[in-house]
Formats: sequence, C-alpha cells, structure tokens
Amino acid sequence: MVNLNKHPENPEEAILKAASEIFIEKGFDGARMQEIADKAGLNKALLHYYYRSKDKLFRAVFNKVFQRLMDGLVSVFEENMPVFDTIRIFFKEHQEVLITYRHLPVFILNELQRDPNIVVDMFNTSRLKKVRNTFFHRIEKEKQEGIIRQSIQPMELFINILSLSVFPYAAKPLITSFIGIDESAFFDMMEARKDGLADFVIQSIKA
Amino acid sequence: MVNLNKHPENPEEAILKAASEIFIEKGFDGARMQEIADKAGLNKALLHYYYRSKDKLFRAVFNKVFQRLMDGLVSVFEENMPVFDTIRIFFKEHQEVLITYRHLPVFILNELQRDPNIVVDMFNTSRLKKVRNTFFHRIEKEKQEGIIRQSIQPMELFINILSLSVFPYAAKPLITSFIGIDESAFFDMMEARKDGLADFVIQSIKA
DNA sequence: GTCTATATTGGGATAGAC
DNA sequence: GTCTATCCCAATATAGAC
Repeated sequence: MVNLNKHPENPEEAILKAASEIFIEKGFDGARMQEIADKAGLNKALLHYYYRSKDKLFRAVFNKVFQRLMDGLVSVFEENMPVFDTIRIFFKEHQEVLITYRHLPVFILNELQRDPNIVVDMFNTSRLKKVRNTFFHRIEKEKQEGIIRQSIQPMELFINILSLSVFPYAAKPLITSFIGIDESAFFDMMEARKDGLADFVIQSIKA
Repeated sequence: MVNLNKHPENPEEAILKAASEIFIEKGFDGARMQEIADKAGLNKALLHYYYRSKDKLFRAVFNKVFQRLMDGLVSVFEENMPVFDTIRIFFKEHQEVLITYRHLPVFILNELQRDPNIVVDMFNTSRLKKVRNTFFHRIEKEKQEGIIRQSIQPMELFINILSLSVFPYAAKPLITSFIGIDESAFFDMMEARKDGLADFVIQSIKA
C-alpha cells in the first residue's frame, strides 16, 4: 500500500492515510466509509466532520496520490541533462516508484475513465510546461547535433517511454497469469528488464 | 461502447449486451442492475431469472469482452510470417481494435486488480502457447539468420509492443488533458503515430 | 472534537400473480 | 417467461449527548 503519512498525529491525516489505502485498493465505488474509519481507528462520524462527504474525501485522496505518482515518474524529465542519460536514469528509478505505488496506475486510469472531471488541471499544464522546457528542448538540440534521429517527435517519445514503463505494472495480474509466474518472479523479471528497456529506446532514437 | 450483439433477439442476449455496456462504463461496483434492466428494455427480475446474481452476470460479461479484446490484439501474433511484417500489421490494426473497444483496457485492468481470481485461465495459457509457437519461434529463427539482434528476448518484446500499443489509449484522459487537445485530435494523433511506432520497434530490434 | 444512535435512501434479490 | 410489488440489508449521512 501507499504510505502517505508515516505517523499521522492528528485525525485528519489518519483519515487521509486510511482513505488512500482503501480507495486505491477498491476504487471509489468499492470503498466503504466504515472500512476507512476502522482502518483509521476512528468512527464514521469523524470522517464526515473532517471531510463533509465521501466524494470530498475521495477528491482529497485523488489529488494527493496523483501528484505523488507524477512526481515519482515525471521529475527526472525536468532535469537538464543529455537525453540518453535521462532515459537510463528514468528506467533505473521507475521500478522503485512503481513498486512503492503498486496499485496507483490502474487506480488513476480507472477513476479518470469513470469521471474525467477529476483531473487537476493546473498541475498538469504547469508540469508539462516544465518537461517541455527541459526534456523536449534537449531532444531538439540533440537532433541538431546529430545525436538523435531527425524523425523523432518529443511528445511521442515521452509517451512511448511512459508506456513501456508503466503498462507492465498495470497489467501485472494479466502478465503473471499469462506466463504462469508469481508476484516475486514478476518483480524479478521487471528488475532484470530495466537496462534492456533503456537500450531498447536509445537504440530506436539514436541517429 | 462495445457492440457485442448487433440485434439481440432473445432477452438473454439483450441483457448481456446492456450489461456489457454498463459494466464496462462503470465497473462492477458502479453498475446498477436497474440501469442494466432499463437499457435492455426489461425489468430487474428477469436479470436474476437468467443470470441468478449480479456477480454471475458480471462474470459472463467479463469472460466475453476479455476474449474479444484478446482476439483483437493477439491474433496477429499467431500468424506465421516475418517478424517485421507482424509488427507492422499489428500497429496498423491495433488502433481500430482499441477505438472499437475504447474503454475495455482500463475496465479489464481495473477489474483484474480488484479481483485477480476472475482470470480465465484456460484461455490465457492456450493462447500464449500459440503465440509461443509462432511469433516467439519466428523471433528465434530470425535471430539465427542475423535479422534480429541476439539480445532480444521474445517475451519482453511482446510485452513492449503491447505496452506501446495499449497504454496511450488507457491513459487517454490524462494525455488529452496534458496536451490540451480533445478526443478527435487525440485519435488523429494516434492515427498518425501508427507507422512511427512500427519503425520505433523495428529500429530497436534489427541486427 | 469525538462518540453512539439513528434517519434515510439505495440497491440486490425474491415472492407470487399472470 | 415476464411482470409488479416488496423484502431487507448495506451504506451515506446526520442528530445530539458528552
């Protein structure tokens, strides 16, 4: 589960922590206020006292975990360094993020499909602007320098990298049952895959 | 929405069709038997008459749409032809499948995360066996022939191709809000991306 | 602020007429 | 087989004592 607050001292944080775990595991519709209260060691009435409604509590949770995941996945692209380095570091670090936040990708994708209005607009656009100014800019520069192939589109490369990184974790139950391996074997496989992924991408884009 | 039965003549099929649309859109927990009945033009009692319980109705739906999506995505890999051709044809056809079944990937990934026990085991293993005997076998052969790089792992390549193909559609709400485009612009972007994706992969694996 | 008790609606499931 | 009416539990939300 996601550890949002290591040691919540006040009820408000304890509720948010418990709610995060339950919502991420069961989704908005599957989550029960009673279960959240139990996990927080409090009673239902307090959830409403602090967050008014299930819906408002959910939004608080969603915004928080969404930003967490984005921080974990996107921050590398905001550093200004050679593109190949960015890619290698990203794939080296992404596994840790995705293991820590196991269920987050599917949770976010699903809730966004259920209700596209929950997106945190401000965050998205400002975040992408930063990626544009660093990673995308760097790609164009290295295309000029003859390091990267001319035909490479920054946005598509970005989407490709995220796809290769995130999808296998989202599809973990499918993959494990397909191949007939258990969870730990799956994570071993992902671990072994890291370097290969960077090679896979770099091989594609180098001039 | 997914059109499972064009013109359902009998109630049983009408229910399954309506249930598919509702379950895929709202998930198991978010779906309402009443809404399914309304959409099918029948009453709740009939749903229970034909399918006993919400859970059983859901399983009937899930098994069906799961197999549909797999057919659409995996069948190309079961044809015996040069690997590069397989890849090009797959990316050429995948868009159509994923537009037709828009919400299916997230639906399936989410329900599998919610309850990993719903996997249809028999189907998976037999299906993968076929892919192994054709696509995987072909990769090994072309490695011998010096067409494909020695370091390429068939299973990982397979996962990579599916990731590149499916993830952007699963993350559609995120991508559109990120870039600030609408649905139709998104599909245009995906359409334009097809050829580039095949190039992206082939560039990576060719010797 | 924190609890217990309760109001109230929603929704899966069934009984029973036709 | 198909309907209406109803049962009954579950779940969000609130009232009110402390």
